[in-house]
Amino acid sequence: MKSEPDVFGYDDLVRVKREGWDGVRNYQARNFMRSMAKGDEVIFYHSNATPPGAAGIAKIVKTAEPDPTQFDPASKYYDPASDPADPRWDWVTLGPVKKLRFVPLDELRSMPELTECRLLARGNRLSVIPLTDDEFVAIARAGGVSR
DNA sequence: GCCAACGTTGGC
DNA sequence: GCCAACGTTGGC
Repeated sequence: MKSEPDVFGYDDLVRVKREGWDGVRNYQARNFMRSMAKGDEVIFYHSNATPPGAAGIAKIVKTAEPDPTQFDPASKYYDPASDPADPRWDWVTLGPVKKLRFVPLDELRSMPELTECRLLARGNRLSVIPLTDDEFVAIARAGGVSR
């Protein structure tokens, strides 16, 4: 799951303990969130950063439910087309697991385990991207966490 | 700041 | 249903 560290980085997640992943306004990304189970772990990736890369491991502490920002006219994520009786957008709630030794994008690209990884695919713009178990473990290990 | 990628919108 | 225009993402 990607976040811009200038807006909300892994250290922010550690500080606040849990965070609703608001603002996802892409159906594919939403559907990936809907498929997540409580306790599932994710790589917290810093996008639009210098450098970008994997910053930590987080976990799902609450499964998908409607993202309240879609109904808030003051929110930049407000979606007037979303019907409260049939909400269009969901969020999941994340909690921190373990901060990684930062694994920059360059290093991720050099890892043979990640040659097929959708995160590294050209033109990829999805903010929520599925990883295989092997991909997850490889990134975690590169960040100093083995399991 | 630039640009490629790509999802969405809206005219037809 | 097609497709051009537009907006956003995200690496560089």
